[in-house]
Amino acid sequence: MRATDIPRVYDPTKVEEKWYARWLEKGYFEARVNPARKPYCIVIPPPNITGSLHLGHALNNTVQDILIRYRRMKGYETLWLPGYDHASIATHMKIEEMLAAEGTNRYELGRERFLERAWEWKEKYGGTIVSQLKRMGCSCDWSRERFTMDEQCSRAVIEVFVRLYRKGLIYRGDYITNWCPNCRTVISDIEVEHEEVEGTLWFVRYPFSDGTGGITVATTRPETILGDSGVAVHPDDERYRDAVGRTVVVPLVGRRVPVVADEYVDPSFGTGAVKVTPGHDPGDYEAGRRHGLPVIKVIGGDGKMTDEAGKYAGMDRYECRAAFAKELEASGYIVKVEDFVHSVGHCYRCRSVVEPLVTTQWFVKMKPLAEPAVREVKEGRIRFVPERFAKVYLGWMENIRDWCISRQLWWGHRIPAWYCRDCGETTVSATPPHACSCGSVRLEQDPDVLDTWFSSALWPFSTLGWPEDTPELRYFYPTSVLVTAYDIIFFWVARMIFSGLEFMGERPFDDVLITGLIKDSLGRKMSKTLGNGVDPLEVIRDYGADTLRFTLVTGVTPGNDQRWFWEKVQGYRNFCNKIWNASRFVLMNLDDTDSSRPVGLSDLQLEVEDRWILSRLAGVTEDVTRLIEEYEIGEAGKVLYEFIWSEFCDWYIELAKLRLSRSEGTRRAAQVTLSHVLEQALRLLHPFMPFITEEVWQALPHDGESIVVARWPTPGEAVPAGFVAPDEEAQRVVSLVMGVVRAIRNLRAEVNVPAGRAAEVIVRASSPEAAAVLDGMAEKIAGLSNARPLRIEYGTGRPRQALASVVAGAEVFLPLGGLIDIEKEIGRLEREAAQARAELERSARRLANDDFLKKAPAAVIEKEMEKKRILEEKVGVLGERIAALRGS
RNA sequence: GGGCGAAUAGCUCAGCGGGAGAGCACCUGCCUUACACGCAGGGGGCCACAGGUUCAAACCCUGUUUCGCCCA
Repeated sequence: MRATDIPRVYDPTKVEEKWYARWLEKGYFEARVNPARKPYCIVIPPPNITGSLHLGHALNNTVQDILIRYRRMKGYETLWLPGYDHASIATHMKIEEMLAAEGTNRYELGRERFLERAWEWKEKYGGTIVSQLKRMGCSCDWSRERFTMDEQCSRAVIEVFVRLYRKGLIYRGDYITNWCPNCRTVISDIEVEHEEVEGTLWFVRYPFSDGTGGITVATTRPETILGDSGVAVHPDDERYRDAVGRTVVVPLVGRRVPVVADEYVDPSFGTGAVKVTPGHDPGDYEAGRRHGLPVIKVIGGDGKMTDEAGKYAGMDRYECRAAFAKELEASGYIVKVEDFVHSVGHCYRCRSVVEPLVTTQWFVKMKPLAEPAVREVKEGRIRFVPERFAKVYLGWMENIRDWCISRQLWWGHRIPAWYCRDCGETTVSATPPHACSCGSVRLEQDPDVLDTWFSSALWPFSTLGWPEDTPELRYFYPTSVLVTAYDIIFFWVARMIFSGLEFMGERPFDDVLITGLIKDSLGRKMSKTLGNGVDPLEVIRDYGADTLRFTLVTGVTPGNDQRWFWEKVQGYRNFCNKIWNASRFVLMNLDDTDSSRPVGLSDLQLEVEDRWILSRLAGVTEDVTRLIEEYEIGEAGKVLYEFIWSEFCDWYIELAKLRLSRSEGTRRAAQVTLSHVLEQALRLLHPFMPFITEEVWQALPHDGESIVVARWPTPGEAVPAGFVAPDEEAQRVVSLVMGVVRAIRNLRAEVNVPAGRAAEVIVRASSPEAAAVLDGMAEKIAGLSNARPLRIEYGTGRPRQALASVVAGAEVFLPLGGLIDIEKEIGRLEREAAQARAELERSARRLANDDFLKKAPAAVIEKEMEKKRILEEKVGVLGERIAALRGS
């Protein structure tokens, strides 16, 4: 980057790839076990290999990269461990889709060939994800890349399964589970999404078997009547007191079933009596067990009716519902039919309606694992940010149910259980057993695989080498923070916590930072079906990664959703361009000798605005550091945006321009301050915008070989000897100058004096001190407002034919010869005076309040008094001015 | 049914006990050699509603309304 030929518009495509390649080459992202430094570690939430990254990933990974880059600059040994997830169900289904397109299926292909195809897929998409993360600038240690199904992680999975089994925390059994007929597998409770749908409520009469009347029950699923093994009512329900213990006949089926009393019945629903179908409803399953009612399976895993359904066998469950209802109607069993809105469970993967089915599955017994996981958060060893998400976590963990972990799929970690064909014994072992304890060698491994989340639950330690006791594990575990969206607190965060506690004996991370979701501009979730998703790579291509990153993390608070607006993207693209051009300006105005090392500020004759910007820089450094520490990343970004654009560009650079063509001393001080402030601001901005900051930083005088490994700024860094921030005097002077300059610009705009035309201005100071300050700054005030000639006066009379404005410390006059419209000017001043009087009154009333004076802190009272003094002055001066104009 | 969040300028959102803010949009001037992806100036708000606490409330407490999310 050479000052003379820097383009006027920043082009990120030219610089981003170049720097990323350099960083990799230099190995800046590679972490070592280094006891001399404090570790800082983040494990990436492993993206699914099913596809490419979306904006949610972009947000999540930008936040992690900011935290990592910040700590790296602070001198921590930072490890950001990358990797991806095999996503059992999702990938499995992608492969099946692929096979279907080829006119075949997994059964024809066989397990081995199917898995080969899946691994091919993984190679392809794992690579895509890596390249996307790199494009975003993520500073992951790629030498430690992991995959949930690589050898290391798989070993951890099997080890955990075996240990939990031996501890009695994993068991196998027949239970009612959530079956997805489309995915052809069972899914866990949290993988079921409940959704309100409009349905029908059928009221069906069940005659007593003795022919003396009957009971009417309400159901939304008449096809399950085929599997009824009872009718239930609430024990306290007077209406059915006599019915309990009697027998009814299941309509059309003819089966005789008992009427039982059970607390689980809601007397206010329907007729207060319900049918009991233990085979196809979780509540009925439990009730059935309490009352010894048999499980009758009438719906199969394919969503079709079984042989138990008699003549309906083979019919689709919904067709059967319609057909059976019709037949009930025809036979006179239907009492009435109502429209009914109720909650129906859907598979979170494919949206199919989940069918509760009794199947044989593997489960993790959760209670013993959940207890320590609850304590860890309650006692503050793990902190959620924002805090409210701890309640979400605890609510779930405290009411946890056993976790169904087996899946009827092929892609995943195969369950390490073998069944003996001779004695039926189950052998669970990390390595394939040679023989059963009965001596038989006719062993068969369970065909199922484990829930994907079973392996991601181990991610914070399986990636660091567990079950081996590795140096990495000892050094980096527990990891520092986990960054994720709130939608996987149950799926993932909770499970990592209890797994970490169980197997490492220690929490997996100190903090959990929860981010919100990215919605479209209408506030809708982005989805493939809506087609409203935005591809991060497209944004990077058109605007650059720095812009994408800044857009995602600015203007939002942790845990809150945000909407995507292209206007916002453009705004931050403009910010990049602003940085670029400010840098261009600084570089164009440095001397050739400045090209490498920074020059100290101590020997220079700093002027008041130099001290002001240094003072502000110290304040910003402190604020940004604190905000990042508090995970207030959006606020930190905003502070930098404002500092760079408003204070540095709009005021400091404009002031500096006035000095760059002047004598050596003042020019030199301005040059060095410009360079110094920009360099430090770039370091503060680097975690947010890694590319542009490196590009500019390299061209500026700097220490070190890359901004990536440069020191994080401190508020007192490199200030001249004796300088103490905040420099209140400098801040006072500059704010007086700003007030006067704004007043002059304001008056000029009032009468449409173009910025290019010089106009006479008189500034009348309100005190000798202010006069002295303004005198000293006169040239700069004139330069910023094109006020020529500019007279600074004190104690003299006021010009008549002039527009006036009152600011704290001075009156500003714009003489207009005979051109002034007196009436208009009086009107303008009166409006201003009225406003000032109203504010003054409020202030005076407050200061007249004894309670305020007694109870408010001294600083607040002092501030209020100062405010009142300024307002009094303003009201007085405006009054005099108005009177003078009236008299003239 | 239970829990959580949101309600602030036309739009999107910060602020969460002591002067109502930003970006975009809008209006008026400017191609002032860093930047028109820009500069300067300006208009625009009973901070959802009703109570309460406090010297002081957009901010804390209680209730209400609307919207969104999670759990059952």
